[in-house]
Amino acid sequence: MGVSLKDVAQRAGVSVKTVSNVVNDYPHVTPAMRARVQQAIDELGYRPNLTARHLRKGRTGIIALAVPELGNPYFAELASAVIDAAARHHYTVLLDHTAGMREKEMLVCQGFQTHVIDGLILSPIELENQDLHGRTDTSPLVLLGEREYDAPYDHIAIDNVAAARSAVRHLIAIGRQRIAFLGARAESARQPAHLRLRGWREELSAAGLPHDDSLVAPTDGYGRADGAQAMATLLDRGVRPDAVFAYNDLQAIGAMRVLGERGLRVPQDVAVVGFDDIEESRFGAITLTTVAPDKQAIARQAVNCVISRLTDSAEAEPRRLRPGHDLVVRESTLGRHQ
Amino acid sequence: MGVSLKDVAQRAGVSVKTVSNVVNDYPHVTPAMRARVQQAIDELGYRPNLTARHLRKGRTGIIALAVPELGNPYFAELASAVIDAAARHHYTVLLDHTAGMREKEMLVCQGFQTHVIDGLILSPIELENQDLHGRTDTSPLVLLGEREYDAPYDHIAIDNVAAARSAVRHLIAIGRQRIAFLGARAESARQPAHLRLRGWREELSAAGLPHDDSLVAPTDGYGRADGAQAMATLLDRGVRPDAVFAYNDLQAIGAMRVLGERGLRVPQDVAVVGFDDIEESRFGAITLTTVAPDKQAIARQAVNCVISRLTDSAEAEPRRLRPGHDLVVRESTLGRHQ
DNA sequence: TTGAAAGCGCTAACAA
DNA sequence: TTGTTAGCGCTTTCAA
Repeated sequence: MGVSLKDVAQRAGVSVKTVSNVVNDYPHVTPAMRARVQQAIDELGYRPNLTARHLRKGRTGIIALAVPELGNPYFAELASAVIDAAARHHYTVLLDHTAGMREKEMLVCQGFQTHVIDGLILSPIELENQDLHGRTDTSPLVLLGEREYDAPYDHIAIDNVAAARSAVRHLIAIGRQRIAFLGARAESARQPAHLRLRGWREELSAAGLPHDDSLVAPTDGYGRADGAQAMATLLDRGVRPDAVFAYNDLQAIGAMRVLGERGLRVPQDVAVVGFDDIEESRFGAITLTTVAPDKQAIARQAVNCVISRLTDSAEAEPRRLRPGHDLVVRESTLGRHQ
Repeated sequence: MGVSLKDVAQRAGVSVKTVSNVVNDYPHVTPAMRARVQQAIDELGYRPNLTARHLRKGRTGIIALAVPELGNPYFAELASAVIDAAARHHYTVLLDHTAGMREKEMLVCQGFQTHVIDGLILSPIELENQDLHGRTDTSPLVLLGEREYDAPYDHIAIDNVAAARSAVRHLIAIGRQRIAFLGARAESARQPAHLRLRGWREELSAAGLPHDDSLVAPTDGYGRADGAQAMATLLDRGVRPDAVFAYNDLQAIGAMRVLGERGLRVPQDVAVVGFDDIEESRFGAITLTTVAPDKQAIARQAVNCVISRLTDSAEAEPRRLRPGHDLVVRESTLGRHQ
């Protein structure tokens, strides 16, 4: 094994406690003693064994983040922000992905890596209420995203309905009337996209436009290919929208690809709005108008929630936080030269 | 604290060892005993404390992966593959990013989270040879990517020179003569892109074409904006290539955006080839021809390297593995209808 | 200000 | 087949 506290103590001719004091910057250590111990530490190349420390303290300083898919830039960017936010509090992040599968989501929230993670931030897709109620693990759990649960856990999500409405409002403002919604979930009993779909419906109603269900295109997944396929299906059915509001940027990008293949111009023939504001949306041949959730805020709030549950003795009520969002208008609705 | 082995033992009226045996599926336990212990476990809701197990065993089953930037889809996709590869061996991945900063890279490879990570997979950018030689941490380290070091560590990278040459060869084969290289590093003494740049040079020479240094455009970073800026700079200087080979897909995508803004058609006026084969490259208005490294193989080999160093007693020679790569030809060189 | 000793929860050697 | 016991390396009372 490696060098332990005891080895250092022996070398310096002091007790283990003294070495521990030095390592932990305990204030009441004479400079001379500190120097002597430090020398022994350096000579031996001592590194504290954090596993032992964790066992003793009952805390590891590691929090887990579970997202559906790291290949989705939204989650990659979010993960990046969470890692940074956690680092600012001296926490480390253990990252996992669930592929949006209920099984995996349950596994993760049931406390994988027992006692090695202090808390969990989970962005669920298929998880059900009952799965959450069955949770026995006692470490803090923070939920992220559009799904709503009535379980006593902190939940962080932007106002999806309002955000979706702002997107649709923008499309109406530029004169669009037949606005398709891409990305309703095809075969899921629950509807993960329900809030954005509701926003679409509400804003159309508010504008006195019908919400024609033939304009709602289901998808199986949340990727570019799913958006492309949904768009193609819609067009193949003879539906001809003058705008598309997609569940997320990836689907919007897939849809734009298909529109291009079919000779339809964006935005002249069909305007497109996405959701997430991933960096990719700022650099395509046609940049994408999109709803931009404040990812930094989401990450920060999520980490803060976990840490405050860990730190504050008071078991407060579950919190419901709403980070901000913005509509970022780009070429896919306004065209290149505006 | 939570429920411990001792509590379960007490409840079941047996010794801790017996409970431990049951928890660890030790074979020589009578079914009756197993049932009795299992019942106590269930009643108490016992979950083993992995931290304690880790301390005792000297292993945690956690390996760290440090990449420059999770916002770069190549690394996000790679991380995803590593997490899966690790999971297949019952390892968990702790993900960190270095922002390509030498300081952070040094910190990471100097053994952050001492004794809580069993090994490290690092994709360095600025790290220097001497940093590696100064490494005192004894846990296995596996290096990823283009940078070359003469330090005794496993290194996994595709044949960057050959891959770059295949890209340039393709451009020459479709009749291009003035092929720019995007993404040489501007102010770095070391040249992280040196192998791909060398491939560019070698293939041009082999074809009897001059390698005009005015066709080499430096960038500061590795993102879309950097590619866009480099392309713009090139065009502003009056340089007019008929093809661009970019260090990576992101830069290629940024370059294509600028070409479009300037009214240059891809591929008719300027053909573009990238490197990485990120998913984004398959869905743009103009899909991107690119070098596709075998990410699955890279991930698999990296995880295998770490684990075999952990497992096999024999301290073998440092390995140099070369996963495969492919040139994926798409619209940015052949056009839409081919 | 420093030392001695107990114990975090687990595994593994040894005993029974 | 099951029980006893000694640590893994650290922090932390309590005493000196």
